[in-house]
Amino acid sequence: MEMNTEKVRSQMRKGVLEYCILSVIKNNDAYASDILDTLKEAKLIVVEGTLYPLLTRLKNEGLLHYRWEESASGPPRKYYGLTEIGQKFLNELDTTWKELVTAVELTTSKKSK
Amino acid sequence: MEMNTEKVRSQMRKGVLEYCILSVIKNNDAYASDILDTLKEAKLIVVEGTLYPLLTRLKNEGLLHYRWEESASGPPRKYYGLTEIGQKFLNELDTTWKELVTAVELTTSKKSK
DNA sequence: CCCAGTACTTTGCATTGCAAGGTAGCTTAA
DNA sequence: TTAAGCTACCTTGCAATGCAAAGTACTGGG
Repeated sequence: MEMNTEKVRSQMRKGVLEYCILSVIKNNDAYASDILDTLKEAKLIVVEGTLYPLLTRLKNEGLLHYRWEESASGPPRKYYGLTEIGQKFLNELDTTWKELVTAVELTTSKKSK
Repeated sequence: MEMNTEKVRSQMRKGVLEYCILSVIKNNDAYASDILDTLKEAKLIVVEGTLYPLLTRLKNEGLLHYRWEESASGPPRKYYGLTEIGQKFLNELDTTWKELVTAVELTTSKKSK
């Protein structure tokens, strides 16, 4: 009987994770911590254990590529960037997201008969 | 390497399912087919196997109640309505959804440095 | 009676976010 | 050079949950 909004919030977040991650990378090639920071700024909390496997999956699907880059302080970093396919896919996700927003507005704003 | 937008669309849908279902019921008490039709209209395709267990869960959480009602043609129907708790919860979801939309806009629209 | 239609329910599977723990490179300071 | 601390990446196991598919049951028409 726990009415946990956090649970639903997390559920909603799930659906847009890939979309947001690809968007962040589109703007600038980024490594995991960059992405985590950006998402955190936007209040889209994501943790390492979620992000790393997802990046790997996106790479395996051919949407991302990466290169190793030395760091001035600490271990080397994997910088991810969008491939051409990833670019196209992201464009489709833009549409998908907008359609979802429309659909939700439609559903939630409809007045009683 | 399958670049299936449908998969992501479905993923996005997941997150807002509860929210949309509660919204539909808020407008008018409804039984499963009503809800399916409304969501289908909005292009939020959902299937029986998803909806029924979800309705049961929402009922068990105290967000919905139901009554049986005879049908003019066919078996009786379970009409669901929002409880007071469900009402309150839905209001919170309104906020949660709006916050998510803001967060996504923020993330996807940010320009490169 | 059977058949078609409607409605509700259940089972099993696959996906996936997340908590938690692990490995390893690099820097700094004793 | 060793230890501590930070950063970065990776893995494992679990829990939640949408969905396909199959099952049950009630109703009315031929």
